[in-house]
Amino acid sequence: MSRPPMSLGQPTKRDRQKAILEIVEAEAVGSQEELRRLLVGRGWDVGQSTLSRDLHELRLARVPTDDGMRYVATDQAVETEHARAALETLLPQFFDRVDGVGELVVLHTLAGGAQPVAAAFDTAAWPDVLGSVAGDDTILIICRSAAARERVIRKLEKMAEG
Amino acid sequence: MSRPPMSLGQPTKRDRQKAILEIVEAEAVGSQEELRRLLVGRGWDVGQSTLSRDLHELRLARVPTDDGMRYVATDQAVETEHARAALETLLPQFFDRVDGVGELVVLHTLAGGAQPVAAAFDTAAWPDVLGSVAGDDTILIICRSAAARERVIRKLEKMAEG
DNA sequence: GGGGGCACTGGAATATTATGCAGTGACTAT
DNA sequence: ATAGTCACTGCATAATATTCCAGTGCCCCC
Repeated sequence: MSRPPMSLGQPTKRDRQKAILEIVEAEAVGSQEELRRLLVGRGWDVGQSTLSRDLHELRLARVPTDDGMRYVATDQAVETEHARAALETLLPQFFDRVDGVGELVVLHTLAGGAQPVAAAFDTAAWPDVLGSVAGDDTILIICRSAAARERVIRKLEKMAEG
Repeated sequence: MSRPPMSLGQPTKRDRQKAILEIVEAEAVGSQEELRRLLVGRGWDVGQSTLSRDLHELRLARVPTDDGMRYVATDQAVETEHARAALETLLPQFFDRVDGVGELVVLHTLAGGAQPVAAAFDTAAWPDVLGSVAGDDTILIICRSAAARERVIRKLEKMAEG
């Protein structure tokens, strides 16, 4: 393995994807192999398969230009990335507790925290999540499955820690 | 040949590309082979190589979604395409001379040409370019590097020829 | 009519991207 | 400790896209 796997405080997949977004915004990247070389130059040792998967998750589109192909961030990708950052700020701030049953997650926040958190959460558009409804201090999250619910709860708890 | 080549009143490449746009807007097309089948269904007998070229000319991007790949005409692609076309019109019209040093390019235009050219230029958003400032007949372009400057100058000269 | 140039195309060769599979470390529950 | 998930990754390969090359028809000029 080129990089240690997920672990708090370590370089994560998410960090790498952030680096990818920065590179792609700054330079005209035309192929995954080229992107790979640029990443290696910045200290990321990563294989092409992983990049294919990263680009997919980041929703980076490959668009044809006069100077050949180029990967560009779709507005949506930028938006969800923004929302993710917002969530990481808001959750530690407002998180109270989380629980769930079946496909449902109930996230309790401090008073008044549900609306802003839910707004960011919706925009973040997690694949496991169908949608959410927010009151004043409670958010109901509807997941795609019970397994999805478990992943969502774990992820929320992790983000809430800061 | 599957179709008659360019000729007045006959089905042209442009017609086919129009059909491609319609299909792609209506359905989630994930590969060129799939698009080819759809076109055949509408009476267009065309090879995959040609589609690759068409998609390139139409600036259709291949974006990853949860349900696999899909070709779309992104707003951004459309926008920069407009800017590119505008630039190709304006440059031959207003170009006077171009020079540069370090990361800077100085583009001289005929009187009053700097503003419209710079507007199109900015929207075109070349990856090599950080930004530009325009006066009445001069545009200062700030590039990412000296190498980028050279590419930019070459490209500008080429476009200016018409 | 006979080039020569041009725009366009398909098939094959090539380049690039997506994915099945297996392996790894972290974590959890038993 | 052991077994079972899970998230993540690279390698090998399948799937897909791009490019090279040769061929065709049209048009213009001699």
